[in-house]
Amino acid sequence: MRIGELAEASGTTAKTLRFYEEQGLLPAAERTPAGYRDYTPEAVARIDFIHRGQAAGLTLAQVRQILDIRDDGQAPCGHVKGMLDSRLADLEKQIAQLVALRETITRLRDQATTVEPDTCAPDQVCRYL
Amino acid sequence: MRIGELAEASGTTAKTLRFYEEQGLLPAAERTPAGYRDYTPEAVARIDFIHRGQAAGLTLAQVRQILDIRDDGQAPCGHVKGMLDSRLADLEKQIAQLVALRETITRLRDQATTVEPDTCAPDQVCRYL
DNA sequence: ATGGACCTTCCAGTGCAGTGGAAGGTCAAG
DNA sequence: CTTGACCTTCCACTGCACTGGAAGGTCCAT
Repeated sequence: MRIGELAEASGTTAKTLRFYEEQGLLPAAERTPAGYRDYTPEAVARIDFIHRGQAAGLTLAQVRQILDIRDDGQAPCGHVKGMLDSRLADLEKQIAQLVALRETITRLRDQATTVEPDTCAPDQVCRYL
Repeated sequence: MRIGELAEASGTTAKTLRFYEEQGLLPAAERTPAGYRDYTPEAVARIDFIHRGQAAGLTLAQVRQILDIRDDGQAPCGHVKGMLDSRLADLEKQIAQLVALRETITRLRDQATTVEPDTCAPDQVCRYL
């Protein structure tokens, strides 16, 4: 199948697929005599895997590591578990930060709602920040 | 005060201050005869304000909008409230997404922990993703 | 007068995951 | 035979907030 079909089948764009190949996420495809990339249907599964990795919050570089291990003939389970673990730890931190930020902003916004604007000090940029 | 002193006093770098000036967050400073930027102590407060805006999750472009309004002689309260409101809405979405992602990853990781790696299907990249 | 710390401008690069567009080749339908 | 859809490569750009480095000027102490 040609790159456009594969893109359609896997819910992405031809441009992105060329980019993935360049980044080592997709092996260089066979070429037709005219130089067109010619993919086997398995390529769809590989791109789906990339999408699942991204949906799990992994970077393309991390997905690539897993793929490289698998392409090497090994089972990447340990690596995957490690990545998920560290992604989870990051996620906890990220969530905690955002929750704290939400509280800060809520407080600031509530002040901005209740205080009269014309009492602003002229030498300040804004009393709410 | 020179740019290095101001950087130190406001907890940033000279490079960043030049960048802020270029981005319109800091007014062009006075110059000494030798061409060195010469800041008044008020500059520290302005940079602190920028830092507080950033800490509230605003982009530099948003902070700049507030500063521009203030520099225009107006009280930017309404704008600030609007920005905080929309930032808050974004934040809610972001948090909800990350929490959902955390659940997904936790589930995946738990599977990766309990299932034997040697039962992996050879035609799959990884059963956990 | 020389060294080192500081300053100036300007250009380029970082990370992430693509996206846009030009210039040209290929293929099937009409 | 031409049109249009598709493909190729290559280079540059997006957004965000800086950061790095080169080449040169200034200032102060030794």
